[in-house]
Amino acid sequence: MKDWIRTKYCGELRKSDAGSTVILNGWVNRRRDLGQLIFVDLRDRSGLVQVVFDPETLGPEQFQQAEGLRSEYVIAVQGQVVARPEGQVNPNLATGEVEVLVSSLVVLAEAKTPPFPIDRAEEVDESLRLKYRYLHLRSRELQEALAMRHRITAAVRSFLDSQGFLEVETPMLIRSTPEGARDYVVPSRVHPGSFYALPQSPQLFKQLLMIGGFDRYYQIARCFRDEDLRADRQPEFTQIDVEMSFVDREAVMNMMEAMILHVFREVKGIDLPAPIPRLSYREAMDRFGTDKPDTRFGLEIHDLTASLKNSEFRVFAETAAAQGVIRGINVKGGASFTRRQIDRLSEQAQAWGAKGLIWLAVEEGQVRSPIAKFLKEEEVEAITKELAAEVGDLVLIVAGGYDLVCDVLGRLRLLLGRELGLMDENAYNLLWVVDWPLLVYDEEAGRYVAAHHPFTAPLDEDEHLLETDPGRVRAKAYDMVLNGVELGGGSIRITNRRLQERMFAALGFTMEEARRQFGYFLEAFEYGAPPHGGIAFGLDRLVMLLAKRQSIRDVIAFPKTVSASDLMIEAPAPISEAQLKELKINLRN
RNA sequence: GGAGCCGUGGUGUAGCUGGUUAACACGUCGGCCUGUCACGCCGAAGAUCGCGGGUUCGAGUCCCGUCGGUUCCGCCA
Repeated sequence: MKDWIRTKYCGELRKSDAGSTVILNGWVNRRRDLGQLIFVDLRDRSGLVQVVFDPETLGPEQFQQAEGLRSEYVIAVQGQVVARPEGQVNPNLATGEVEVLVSSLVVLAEAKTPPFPIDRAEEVDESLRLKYRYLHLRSRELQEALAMRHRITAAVRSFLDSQGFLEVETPMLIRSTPEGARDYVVPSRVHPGSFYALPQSPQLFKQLLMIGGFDRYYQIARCFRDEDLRADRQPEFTQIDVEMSFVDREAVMNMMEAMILHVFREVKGIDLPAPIPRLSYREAMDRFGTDKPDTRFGLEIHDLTASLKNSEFRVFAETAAAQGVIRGINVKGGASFTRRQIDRLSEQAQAWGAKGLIWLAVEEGQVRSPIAKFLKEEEVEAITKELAAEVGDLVLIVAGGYDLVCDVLGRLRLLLGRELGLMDENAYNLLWVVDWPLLVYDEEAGRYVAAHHPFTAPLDEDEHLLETDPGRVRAKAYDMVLNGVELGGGSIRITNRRLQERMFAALGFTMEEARRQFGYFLEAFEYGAPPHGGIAFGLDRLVMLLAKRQSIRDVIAFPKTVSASDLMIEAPAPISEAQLKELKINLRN
């Protein structure tokens, strides 16, 4: 066979192709050698098809070559597509109604026996899969996940292009800034002792692009953060980064809402309901105990402080007196939990910082609870009424400071929702969380720090509180949440010079310090900055959710381990003495 | 920085209260086989039990340390 270039993908062949002659290229997925007849499942990125080697159609010489085929050999075959005989259709294969009767074989590359079977790679130890990532990439799981990643970015690009956004690249070698995450750092050879930082996000550059008149910008941007990893956090990750000029909060949110709905339509074929529901930060905390609620299930938090503030149960009375809150959730049907199960929940709540977990099992005509004897009848009634608790339900109550109670009940809610199977795995619940606090008090630093970043604008109606009660100022910020995962967040930026100064003052920066850190940036605002705002989405997380994977490692072609190593290329690695010398770097012992 | 889980032929696992020959399946190699599709049948090779130390007459098994992977908390927008 002179010409071995493919005419068809393996996985495309259907009954309608029967009779045609094709050339296929691919890997030997599996070989079944019956002696005078050999079957091979041939694999390329589109899928599998069975090819048949028969000495009568192939000739003895080529058949002998076929006998030598092994797993992962790269071959080209020419042959006729034939419908499979009656009773030999394989319903587990998309191409199962046909097979290719090979008339000519070319071995394009032999292969060592792979360290793990490609079609069962998911069962293999992850460190081995990462070392041989290029083999794992051949698996259907990764092929599909990365194809979906491509379709998502393609949908994003086509949508933003249609709306007049320009994709602009920003530098990777930038200046380290003290706020935010730890920077990855790159030494400069030309400037010994000086270092670049890799960007945590293109934040400042996209704002400068607005000042530069680009009006609508986006970038599928790589970002770097030198912090400890998680299943949904890699040291380098990708953001869909967007910024718009001459807009208010509504305009940005509406545009981004349309973009995400477009992605769902294009990639998943799902028309999600518009508009995306909105929740204030405060309401999210009150009802779900978190700033990124999973709204696929109920189990909402209810406040009981007013009903229980005069309780004989000392914990309640003291909590209320100390400006704390008493809140609870109703676990439907939870009264049947064993004592052991309840104790486990209680231990978990305490591990999260709660002083204790109070429970009430609602039974016919009474409640069973360790604190039953302290509760007056009207108090029990108030609890069951507020939580709509019925016979068979279990009420869980936490008392303490507002933040702690929200946090503990929010986590309990998620734990129970997961364990009781309350989440619809096929649902996609999008949500905007708005009206974030502008500033949060950092105990460690002894000052307020920016909840989002120092260039986020306050709500107009809260601006006057910036000096008197900074903790109460809300921001023109918004986060998009999908099934309890933060997909992205952004804000309208400060473009007023005087307001920016007040913001820095609230953060405890003198104008001198601010100028030293962000001088070029502040100066830019003196040359006519349009009102602007934007957002950044975590692309890896979005793909992870749409592809239904447990980790963003499964949607990144070459991911790093939890200790930020690449097991395939063995990075990071020491550099040579000569390189160090050139950089004028001495290593400390 | 802290806590949990995992590490046994190439792969996935078993290995009891410590006991002398480390078991099974898949894969690999050789042989047979013309309708298999996780092909089948027969045979064979293949393991310093992650690494180091300790306890013990004796350690895959118990203890300590360490390395790697992973999950979570801290950290991270």
